[in-house]
Amino acid sequence: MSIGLARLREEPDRIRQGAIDKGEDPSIVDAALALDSKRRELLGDSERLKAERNAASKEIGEAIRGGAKPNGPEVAALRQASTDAGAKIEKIDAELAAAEGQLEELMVRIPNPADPDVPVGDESASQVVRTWGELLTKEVAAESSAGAWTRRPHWEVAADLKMFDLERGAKITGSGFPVYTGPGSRLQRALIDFMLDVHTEEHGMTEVWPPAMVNAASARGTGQIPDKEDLMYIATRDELYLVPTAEVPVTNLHRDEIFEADQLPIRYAAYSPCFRREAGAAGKDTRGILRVHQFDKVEMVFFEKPENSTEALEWLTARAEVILQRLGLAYRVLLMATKDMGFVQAKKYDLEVWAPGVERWLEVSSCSNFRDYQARRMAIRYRPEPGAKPELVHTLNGSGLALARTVAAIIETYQQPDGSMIVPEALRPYMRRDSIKA
RNA sequence: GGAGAGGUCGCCUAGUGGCCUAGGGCGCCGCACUGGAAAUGCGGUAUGGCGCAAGUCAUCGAGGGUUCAAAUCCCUCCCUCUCCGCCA
Repeated sequence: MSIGLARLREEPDRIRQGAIDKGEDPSIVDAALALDSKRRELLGDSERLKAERNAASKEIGEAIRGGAKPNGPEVAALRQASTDAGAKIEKIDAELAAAEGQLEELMVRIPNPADPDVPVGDESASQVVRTWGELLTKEVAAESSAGAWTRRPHWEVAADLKMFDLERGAKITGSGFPVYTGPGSRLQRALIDFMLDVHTEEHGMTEVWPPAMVNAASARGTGQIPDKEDLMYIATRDELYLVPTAEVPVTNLHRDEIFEADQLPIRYAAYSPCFRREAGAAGKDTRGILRVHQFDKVEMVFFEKPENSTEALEWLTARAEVILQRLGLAYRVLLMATKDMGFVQAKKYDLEVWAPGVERWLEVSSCSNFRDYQARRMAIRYRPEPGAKPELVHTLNGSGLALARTVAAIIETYQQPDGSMIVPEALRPYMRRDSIKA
């Protein structure tokens, strides 16, 4: 149950429209509504019979204690009543289970409606809300005497500087599993360290280092199964899944928990390797490290009071931007349109960094507010007041940032005409050098 | 991986087929007592579903089974602890 039956009954129109806006089938909403009323009817019947059976069983106990013979006629009559009720219950419960199963199937196919301020439409309706930094184009007049020079794609620069080894990665594992070497390896370490330091020391987030594998319950919690199983590598023998993002283990940290109001917000920053099968898209983005099966990422995961989540998304997005700004990388922020944002998000910003070598925008972060959609599936709640009835929290997450493409952008942005590379100032304390030379 | 012991209400614990509608203690909340407090006493303190409500149903690690009736008996699985093995 993701949208919630209560909400489905209260505002079916909004949910129906939400489905239409996201390009999903709105008739599921009405089918679910019908199934829900059938379910409630069966539930009522079942419970009435169970109450009867419980009462009869109780009377048997009382009669026996009161001195009646366990096999006497009085007890036998009561026993019969209980057995009869039991038979009916079995039948109704089977119907009920079927209805509930079907309903659940429908419910998970109803998308989270987008926030009102999200543009309706496909990719072309997504909006660039802001751009930061100087866009270096391929032909740049050198500041120095070197004259005009052409920026190369990151894989050429990296090959000269021996920063990663794609061929050997393919040999030992497969294509899309880069091996970072020498200064490239050090750059990975430096970036992870830098990002976590900024998020914890300056942004007040709590650092988490989660497992890279999760069980089926966790994969279900954040919705990777049953919908996106193709995304993940699965260790079938042990029924474990390699995480496609730290969002999965970190959000599941609080599955089935109830917070007190003063515990919120809870804001985590977590490093993890990310594993993605992403089968298709042959020929697209395949060169270099733009599209790989394993990459590293620092992810931010927030648990917020509902009234704060709108603001929290803006803050979260800005925290990811801080990293790009400190690294001196030009980027833009996109507000994703309804059909471009995904099934479970209520609102989503993508951060795209400018890569001057390949002359393209690269997605390095995706920041989303899920409102209570994820929290419902995982039963993550809080008490608005001490002793009050628990309510669902709002969850948000965003990359801060994904490494491979950020590395590509750094290499392409900081490359020099002589083939060397300057280390971004923010990373120098971590890299312990100012430049990388062949 | 092997052997053993366990998993009960926020925490500790009782509970070995029907008086469990899960008892007691701690903690917490309210009230009383007090100048105020401590101590004491009284009451209340899980989650979810259905219902306008009264209420009712489900949940004692999870799932199945036996029974008129399961926290309690049986089966499978998960987790924790102790010891052994293996291992960075």
